[in-house]
Amino acid sequence: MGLKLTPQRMAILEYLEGNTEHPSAETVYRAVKQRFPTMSFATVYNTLERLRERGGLLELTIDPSRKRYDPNTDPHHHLICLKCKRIVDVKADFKLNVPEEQRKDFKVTGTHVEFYGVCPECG
Amino acid sequence: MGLKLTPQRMAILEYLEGNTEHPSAETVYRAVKQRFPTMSFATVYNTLERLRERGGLLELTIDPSRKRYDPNTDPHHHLICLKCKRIVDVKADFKLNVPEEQRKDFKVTGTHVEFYGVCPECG
DNA sequence: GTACGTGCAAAGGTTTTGCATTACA
DNA sequence: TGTAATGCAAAACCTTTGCACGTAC
Repeated sequence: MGLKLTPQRMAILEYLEGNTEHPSAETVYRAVKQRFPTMSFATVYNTLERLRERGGLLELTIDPSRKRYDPNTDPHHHLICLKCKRIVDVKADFKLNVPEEQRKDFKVTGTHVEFYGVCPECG
Repeated sequence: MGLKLTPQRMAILEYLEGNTEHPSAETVYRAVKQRFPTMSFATVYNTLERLRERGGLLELTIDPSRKRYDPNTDPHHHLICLKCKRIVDVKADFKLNVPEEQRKDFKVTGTHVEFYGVCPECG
């Protein structure tokens, strides 16, 4: 029922633990492949998806070219550099609501604020 | 300097004008292809990109599986149905700021709020 | 022994690109 | 006429899937 903790999964979990880089699947793959040369994309995607459905991981759609993953599942928001695609956490509780007259029976279950800009390095 | 107003582009512009469906490139392609059977994806992507760089169109990254386009460039936000991927405009001015202590020389140029939920049809 | 995970390769879907032709300004 | 757009096909990219093999309980 629970996730089987294979060595490959342990390596992925360790890589993600406390990671604030919001890595893409390929970034995860390259990182863990150093320790597991036989690591495949299938295992990375499989594990990320298992984690996501268990609520242990967020799939971010903030980067237009690829999915990014966030092991921080506490409610928070993001700031993205439009040049280098770096994503930075924004810890704030904004208490936002869809105006009643526009909600029209939509059941709102989550809120995410994206800030766009240019990071110090891309200046 | 300006966009050449070819018949194909006119058809794309007319399709987008006032459109609140947040169509994907393929949706635009299928719609305009009815009037221009020779319309190609290259022309659709080319035109959407030209419009975007001129600020006449927003590229939304809210749908994980494909880019969506929004001809409404007034500041607004979105509500997405996690089941059918329908996107609804949210007109509200939330006045959000990245907390000073987290901004760290990031130049913030835009803000976008995503609300997630389930629409009335998907129940 | 059975259910699940892994790894490889292939397939699927979206977006981009090269290039010859055509059309606009 | 010269520059830019079109259309087709192929390529590039990211992600998912099929399947044979391996591993854990």
